[in-house]
Amino acid sequence: MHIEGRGYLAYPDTDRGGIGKLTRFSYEFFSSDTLTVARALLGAYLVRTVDGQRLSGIIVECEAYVGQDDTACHASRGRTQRNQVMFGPPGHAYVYFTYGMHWMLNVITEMEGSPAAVLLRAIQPQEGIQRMRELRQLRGKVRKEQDLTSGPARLTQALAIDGAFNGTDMVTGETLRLEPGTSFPDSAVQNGPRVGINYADEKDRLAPWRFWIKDNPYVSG
DNA sequence: CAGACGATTGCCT
DNA sequence: GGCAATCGTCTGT
Repeated sequence: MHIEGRGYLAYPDTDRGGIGKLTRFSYEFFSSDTLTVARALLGAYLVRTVDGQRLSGIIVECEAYVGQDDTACHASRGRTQRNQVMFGPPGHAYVYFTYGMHWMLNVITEMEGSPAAVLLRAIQPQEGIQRMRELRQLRGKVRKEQDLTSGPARLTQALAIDGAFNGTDMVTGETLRLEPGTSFPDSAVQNGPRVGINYADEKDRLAPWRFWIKDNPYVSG
């Protein structure tokens, strides 16, 4: 799995197994501790089906947002219309709009009533890469492939994910789902503080709840 | 109802 | 490195 000088990449056709292998998570998986789920989601497939075509990528970066005591978490100031799905059942999508132009995709963790989620920050593209380029409106422009999905708003744009998916069941969803994929060893995983949360208390700013694949070129800067 | 701001990105110097 | 874009959401009057 490790390529000298090029970091860790996933090889889905070999790591994932053949026909008949597990292709869905359980709700119980997502109901676990959020940090555990975030770590375990590295290597999972994010799959979006558009007009019958599968667009997918392997999760290589994500962040945990852990309940009402986490001042970086949208649920820290209680339930609102925007964040209500965080209080709902695990395995569902929390999609919200920010900066006047960007959509962010999270998957809900922990039991119903316990508001927590994992923000998906970067994927390594696998299927439908040309379609992702079109959705990112990069046709005709010279761009590095790693710019396609290396960032939380970039990946939602590349996969045509918006607020219509807020609350979607990502365990069984037909058009947006998570699927088990490759599993990375701990030696391939790094973690550190989360990005873009300067508004949070110091303890939460410093909490090492961002997880990523070491040296993977698709991880956001 | 006005004002501040954001779990970001892309373009500019 | 700096900073504009752009608007839904939240807060306080």
